[in-house]
Amino acid sequence: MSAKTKKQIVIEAAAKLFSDKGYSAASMRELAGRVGLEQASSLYNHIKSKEEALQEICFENARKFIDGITSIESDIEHPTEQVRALIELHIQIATNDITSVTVFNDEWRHLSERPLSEFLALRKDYEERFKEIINKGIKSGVFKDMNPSFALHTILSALKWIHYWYKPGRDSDLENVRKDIMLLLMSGLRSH
Amino acid sequence: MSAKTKKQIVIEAAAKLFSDKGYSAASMRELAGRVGLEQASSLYNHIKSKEEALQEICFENARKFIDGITSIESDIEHPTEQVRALIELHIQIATNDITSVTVFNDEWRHLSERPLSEFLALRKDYEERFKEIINKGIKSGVFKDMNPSFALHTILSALKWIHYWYKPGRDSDLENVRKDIMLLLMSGLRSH
DNA sequence: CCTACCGATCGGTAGG
DNA sequence: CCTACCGATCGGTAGG
Repeated sequence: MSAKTKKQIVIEAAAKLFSDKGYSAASMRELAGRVGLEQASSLYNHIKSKEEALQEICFENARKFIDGITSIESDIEHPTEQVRALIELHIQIATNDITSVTVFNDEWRHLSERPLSEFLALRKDYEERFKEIINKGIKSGVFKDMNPSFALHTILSALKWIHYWYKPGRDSDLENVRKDIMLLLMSGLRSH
Repeated sequence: MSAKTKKQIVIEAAAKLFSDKGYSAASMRELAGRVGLEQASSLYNHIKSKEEALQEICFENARKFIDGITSIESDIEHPTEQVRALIELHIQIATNDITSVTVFNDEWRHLSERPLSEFLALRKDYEERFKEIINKGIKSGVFKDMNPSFALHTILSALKWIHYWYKPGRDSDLENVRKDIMLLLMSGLRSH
């Protein structure tokens, strides 16, 4: 729609910088340089603080995952197809959203107390709902009999490498990645 | 064997601290406090610099993985059993070695240029050998036909959650974790 | 192992 | 958006 605001530009550059260097090693002076500002102090016309940038990144992406799983719960019926759609959701966010790395990474741990506990609550909510889908599949016999929490962690962790690997030029490989990850994880999960 | 040297104590505490806060956010003053020293300057009687601690942690663990895969290549014959042993190796290192987190994590990226390129060369070597085992399995038909590099990344990434989850009190769950991870990943990989 | 200290860099503010 | 600046904290050294 409308052009990106300077604030959005700053926040996307911050996400890239946090991902490159880690939140603590990323300096506001380097961030300024990356968005074409000579002085770090100029950044404060667009964002309140370094942590505000981190918060926006973390919560914007948390919302994407929550929205995604909400649609999947209501639009899709069978656990097998629901898990398939969740894997698609992770791949899609990792490859479409340059800011998502920061959430996938451990940078969220640098949030201060209040936003940190809110972020962890959102993550917990997402994980519980994902786990419940796995659990339904196990109970109905379409998934192997395993601890749903262990299966959840293994799948979520397995999906993390994509955003490290993905660069815009790799779109041609993306369809193959999707197919092989799906094959490996879904046949790992399914009982037949 | 012999008691831990103070240097070893410092390095293990550094590994824990780097894992808790990230390398950049970890201060030498806090590290001093954790090993019972009042002054950060006292640390420099045991280690040369903050980065020396990081180097020791990264290279010691890289060596464990290289040694592990070397044994597996020579002692075990079939790709299926080799991959099974490699998964065991990762679980064992993640749960036995408190310093290993720093390598699993992204903290190695804070190494300076020379040690960083050496570390990446070791990691590359390990990954190539792991991939070759997967490739043999695919060629001989015991594994599904998939891109061996994608399968490698997915498996390595899937194994990373264990060390975040593992705490000494959780030994009772460890056998179940091992079983379920093995079930999910090996049946994801195998063609029959 | 501590005391004393240093230059560098950090996130951020005041004011225009 | 820049100039000028600040207090805090950093990793590390000298010397005993």
